[in-house]
Amino acid sequence: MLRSVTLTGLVQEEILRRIKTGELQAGAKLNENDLAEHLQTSRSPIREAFRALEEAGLLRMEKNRGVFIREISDTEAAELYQVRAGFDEMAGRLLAPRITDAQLQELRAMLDQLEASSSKGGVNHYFPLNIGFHDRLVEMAGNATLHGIYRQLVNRMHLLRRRGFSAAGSSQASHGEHRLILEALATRDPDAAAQAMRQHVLSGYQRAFSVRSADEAVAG
Amino acid sequence: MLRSVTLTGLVQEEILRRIKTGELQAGAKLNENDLAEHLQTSRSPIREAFRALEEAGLLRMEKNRGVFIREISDTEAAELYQVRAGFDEMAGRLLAPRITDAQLQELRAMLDQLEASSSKGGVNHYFPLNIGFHDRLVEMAGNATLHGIYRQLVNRMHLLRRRGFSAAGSSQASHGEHRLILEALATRDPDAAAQAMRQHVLSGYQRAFSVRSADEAVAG
DNA sequence: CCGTATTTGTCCGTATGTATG
DNA sequence: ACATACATACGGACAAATACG
Repeated sequence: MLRSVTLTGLVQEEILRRIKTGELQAGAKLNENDLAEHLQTSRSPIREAFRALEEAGLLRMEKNRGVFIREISDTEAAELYQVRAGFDEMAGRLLAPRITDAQLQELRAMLDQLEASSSKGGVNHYFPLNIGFHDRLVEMAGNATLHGIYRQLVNRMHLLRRRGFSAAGSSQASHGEHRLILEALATRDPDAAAQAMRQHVLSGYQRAFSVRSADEAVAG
Repeated sequence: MLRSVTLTGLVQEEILRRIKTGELQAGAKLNENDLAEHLQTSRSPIREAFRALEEAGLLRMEKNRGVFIREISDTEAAELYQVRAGFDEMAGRLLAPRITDAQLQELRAMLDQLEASSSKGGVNHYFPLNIGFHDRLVEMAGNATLHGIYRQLVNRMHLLRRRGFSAAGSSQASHGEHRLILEALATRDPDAAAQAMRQHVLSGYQRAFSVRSADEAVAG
C-alpha cells in the first residue's frame, strides 16, 4: 500500500484504466465491497473515487441502488462528437500559428507508427496510439484548460467504443485525414488546420455510426 | 437532516453556492470538522463532496494538508476565457438555425431585466442574471453535453470574479453586445451569431483584465 | 406479502502526517 | 530539535434501503 499518493487517486486511476481497456463497459455495476477487497483498501477511498468519476461523467450513482458505468445514448454520442469537433477545431486554430518544426516532426513520427500499427497489430494497439496522437495535438495548442476538458471528453468517448467501430477500409480514410491535418499545420494556416481537424472528427463519427451528420443526430 | 437526497449532494451544492456568492473565495481553506459540524453531518459526505468538486476544478486537495478553493492564475484565466469564447461560438452557430420566436422573446425579456438590474441593483443582482442569460443561450443550442461542460467552465470562472470586474461604463458596452447577439440570432445567421457571441466573451475578458487579448495572455 | 441476505449511506475511531511553539 | 496540538487518510461498524427467495 503505497504512501505519498492517496488510495482514492489510485482507485480512480484503476477504474479509469479498466474503462479504457474495455474491461468495464457501459452499464456494468461496480460493487464497493468487491472493489475494496480486490484493491486491498477500505470502502472509503472507493466511494471517494466514485464521486470523482461521477463528476467526470463516467459513472452514475443511484442512491441505495449502486454505481454503474454510464451508458451513452445515441443522442449523447452525437453530442460528444459535435463538441469534440468544436474542440479539435479550436485546437487546430490555436496550434497552426505556433507549431514548431520539431513538433511537426514529432507528429509525423506518431503517424508513421500509427499507420504501421493499423496494418500489423489489432485495434488494441491502434486505438491508444490514435488517441495519443490527437491528445498530443491538443496539448501542443498550448491551452492547458482546453487540454484538460478535452481529456474529459475523450474519456467519456471510451464508453461508446465497440459500437459500429472499424468498418473495412475506415483506417485508410482516417490516415489520409491525419496527413491532411499535418499538411495544414505545416503551412501554419489556422483556418485550414481548424477545418481539417474538425472534419476528421465528423468523418470519424460517420464512419463509426453510419449516419449522415452529428448535427442531424442531435437535432433529430 | 433530509432524506431522499444524499448528504454528499447537499454538501456539494452548498459549497458550490458559497463559491458562487463569494462567501468562499480563491485560496480559502475548508476544514472538514467545521463543515461537518455546521452542516450537521459526519465527515464522510464532506470528503466525498470534496472529491467531486476537486474533479470539477473548483477545489484543490493536498494530501495530509487540507482542502483549498482553487486559485486561478492570470494564464489560466486567459485560458478559461479563450475556451469559453469557443463554446459560445459553438452555441451561437448551433442555436441560430433552430431558435424559435418564443425563445427570442424569452431572451429579450431576460435582457430587459438584465439592463434594469444594472441601473438599479448592485453587482449581486446583475451577476447571476447575466450568467443566467448566457446559460440559457447555451441550453437553447440543444446540445446537453455542451451545456454541461459549459456550466463547469462558468463555475470555474466564479473563482476569478472580483478582480478587475466592473469598470465604469462596462455594463453599457456589454448590453450593446447582448443586443447584437439577439439581432444575429433573429436573422438566423449562424456565422453572425457565432461571431457575436465569441466577441462578447473576448470583450468581457478585455474589460475585466484590461489586456489586449486572451490569445496573447496565453501565448505569453 | 414477508423474512432474509446483500449492499449502500453514514458515522466514528484511530493512525499518520503536518504545523507550531 | 523536540514535543504538542491539530487535521487529514483510512478503516471498521452500524443502520437503512434494496433485492431476492
